[in-house]
Amino acid sequence: MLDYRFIKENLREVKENVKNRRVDADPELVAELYDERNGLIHDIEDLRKRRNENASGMKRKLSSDEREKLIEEGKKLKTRISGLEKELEVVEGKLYIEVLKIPNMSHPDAPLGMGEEDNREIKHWGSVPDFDFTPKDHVEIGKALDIVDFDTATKVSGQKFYYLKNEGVYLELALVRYALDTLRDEGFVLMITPDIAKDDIASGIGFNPRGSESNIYHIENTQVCLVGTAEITLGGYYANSFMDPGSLPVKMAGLSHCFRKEAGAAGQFSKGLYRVHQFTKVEMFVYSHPEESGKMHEYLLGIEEKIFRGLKLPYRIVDTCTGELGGPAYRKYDMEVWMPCRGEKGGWGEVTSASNCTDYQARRLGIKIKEKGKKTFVHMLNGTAIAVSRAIVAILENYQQKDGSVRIPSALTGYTGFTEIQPKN
RNA sequence: GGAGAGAUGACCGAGCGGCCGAAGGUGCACGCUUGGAAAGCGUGUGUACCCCAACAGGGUACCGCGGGUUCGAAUCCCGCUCUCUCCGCCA
Repeated sequence: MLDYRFIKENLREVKENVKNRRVDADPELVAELYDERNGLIHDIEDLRKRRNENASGMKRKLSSDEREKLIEEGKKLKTRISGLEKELEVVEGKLYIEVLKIPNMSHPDAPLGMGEEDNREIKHWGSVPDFDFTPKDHVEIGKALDIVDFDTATKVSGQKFYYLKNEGVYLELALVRYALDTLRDEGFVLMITPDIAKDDIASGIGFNPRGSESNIYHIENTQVCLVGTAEITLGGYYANSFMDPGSLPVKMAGLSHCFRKEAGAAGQFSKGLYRVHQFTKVEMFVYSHPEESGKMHEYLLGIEEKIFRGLKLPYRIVDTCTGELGGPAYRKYDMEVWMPCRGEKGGWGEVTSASNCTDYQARRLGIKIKEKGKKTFVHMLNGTAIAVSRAIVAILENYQQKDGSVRIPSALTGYTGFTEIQPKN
């Protein structure tokens, strides 16, 4: 969330940003509710002050007349206070709902735009494979190699679930190990995180755990949800605490399952493993000093590039346009890998993203540092190291061979124990 | 899941319904002292929000969380959560 006062004092910029972000939010309403709230707080505090004075007037010995008068006065104050308190509660409730709709501000260099086509490519690496045969898509390959089973998963769990089988299992584990080892070498603290988180942590990160438009599964009759990403549990790690400024940056890598409802997402671009309800991911998370977050953002992107260069998969990086940034990100880089069977003649498919959320999440979660007596919110960043299901899409499609087999990227063979996967009969 | 014990500031630990934002101690910061250090002495040391140009000043709230009783609650009553111990179950 943004700071109330910031919204009020920068109303024009915030409104402009809301428009650029393609978000349904009303900064003006926030400013009005904020004023209303402050007025009520002012009145309440004034009355409470009088209540306290009235009460302390009864500490000494009094005639029963005086006593009676003070009690009467106290009762009146009590009624008025509780009336205003109820009003305040209503106003604060509305204010909170409204402020949460307001997205983070945007980096001045983030491209203005409404949709994917407005993302700006800032670099690319590798070359798109040139097949001397007609490449098959990963669904077909997975079936032929007997390493992915969608049909049975649909029967057992529903659409957009899958079983990984045989070498597919090792492929997932290899990707996970590869990512974790890379991050360990970068000084990240490795973690396996809970797959369930409390609603208020999830919403602090910027995920709405309830409601029809929510992308995450809420568990009925509880106040918890299945995590959509380890970003939630890693970002909640220091919730409501002060961090030691000397300890920053804190770099964490979290391995978790990710659960997403993906309601309504369908079509050729989300077929197979590309868009599923459950996948495994290694997530990077950084708590940064506010002055360093821009640098840390580049650093996270650098690691993502390193991981995919290691896999020798051709990719491009896009600077995500304002309309695609979502709520918490100040700036976001997406990494897209070439997927030969995406669309008619292949296309770029998102495999990772790195976001600098500045203090947007930290404010809601209450994560601060104290420096020279001044309190500020930390900056929080996240980036994907490996989203396993999408990495598998990319590997299967890019590393397929004419005979139907799939080679394993050399960076992974030490973990898989095999160098290629042959079709089964 | 069952039984019991507890929850107070960075930490330990007092606290009779009004004199408690909270004794005392430890720690920490600054100063004095010292050739330097330790000890000693002195001063200070929470968070959130509101007013305000203000990290100056003023105000309100906060003693696990939420309600209630009362003119007045850290103190009384109710509910919840969490922690610890024991039992059960269990990968």
